[in-house]
Amino acid sequence: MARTQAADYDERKQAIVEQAAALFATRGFNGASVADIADRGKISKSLIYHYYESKEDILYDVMISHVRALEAAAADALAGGAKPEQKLRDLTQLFMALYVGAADRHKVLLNDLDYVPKARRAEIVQVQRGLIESVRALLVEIEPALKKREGVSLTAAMLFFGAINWTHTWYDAKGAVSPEALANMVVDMTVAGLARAAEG
Amino acid sequence: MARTQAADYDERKQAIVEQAAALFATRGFNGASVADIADRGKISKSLIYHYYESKEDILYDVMISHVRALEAAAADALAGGAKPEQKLRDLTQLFMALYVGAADRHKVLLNDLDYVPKARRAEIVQVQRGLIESVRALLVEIEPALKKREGVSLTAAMLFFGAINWTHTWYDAKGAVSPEALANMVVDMTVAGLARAAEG
DNA sequence: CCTACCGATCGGTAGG
DNA sequence: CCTACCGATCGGTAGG
Repeated sequence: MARTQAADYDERKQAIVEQAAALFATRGFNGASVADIADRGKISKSLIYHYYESKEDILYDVMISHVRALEAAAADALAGGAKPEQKLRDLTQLFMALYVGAADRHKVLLNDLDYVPKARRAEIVQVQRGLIESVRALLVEIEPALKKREGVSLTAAMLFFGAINWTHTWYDAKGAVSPEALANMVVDMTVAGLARAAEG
Repeated sequence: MARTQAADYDERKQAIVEQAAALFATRGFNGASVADIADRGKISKSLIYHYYESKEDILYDVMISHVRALEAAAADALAGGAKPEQKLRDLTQLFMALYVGAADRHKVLLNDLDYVPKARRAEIVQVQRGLIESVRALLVEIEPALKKREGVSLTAAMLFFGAINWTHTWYDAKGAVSPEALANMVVDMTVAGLARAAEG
């Protein structure tokens, strides 16, 4: 029988991305060394290079795992026969939950994308564009008057993402506003603003 | 006569922050070296250390100059007898103009605040808090029903800043939506969402 | 001839 | 306002 991969190969690799995400989130990509990641995992640097070809590869993995999870959440929210506004509420709830549950990866995605080499960065950006397009399409379903004004619907989608993406810098889930109320507030703002944009 | 400062002291210092802001914006604080800044300005590293005690000091200067400019813009918008919603529109226009005009400093403020040493970071954060409070107070003036629901008005203010602060990652002033239209769209969203939040 | 892993150290460059 | 350097640490790789 041919020798196979270690039984715990995947778990070990997952542990490395997880620890790298935490360090990149607090110190930034250039501020956290491969030695730091090794120290945190109580493993050798060489073992990290057994799993990853380069430090940039780890960064890519931190980000792609996060945007793929967001992509899956968006697909969940869009499936089924709910009304478009309800789909947007579902999507927003799921995104906010991922932003909190994967706070490190989310912060790294927002701050350190520039350090991913061009080709792999393009792949991440493409997934992000798909997420934006899903939201933009939902907004047009909610407000059909914007069907022929793509610039306006895209702008509304970007303002929506602006509002939710950076909640991680200030939002406290234990404060006066629950995560659900926050998500609904963003959707309310977006939908109400959309109606005004459709008039003007 | 005692020896005085060089006649061009301030201009030289300004040139250093400007070039540092550009490098920090594209490569991040840890990705841009002091030698890089010196090269760009065609000066020596030592001259930089004549104007600044440390690399962190340059970073602080990049940020404090930007938030002070925003503070002055907010004061301008709040002065005079316009209605609160018009004041919010004026403030948003002025902020967006500064975000575009000082795009490097703005990006650095959003990405690299963690690298400023604690004491000076607290100073920057305090100015930012003042800006947030100005907007929150305006929102309560616009929608008095939120007077006793500070959590909600603060959340609305943070979503407002989320929407405008990160326009720099995607917005193109030469595209289908003018800066004025963009600013008005954010205000429309915020005000319309505010009305819904006041109901619920 | 493979995968899994270590202690030690490489050539270069960082902030000061 | 410069050249010449420093202690330390960087990402990545050697032999075994």
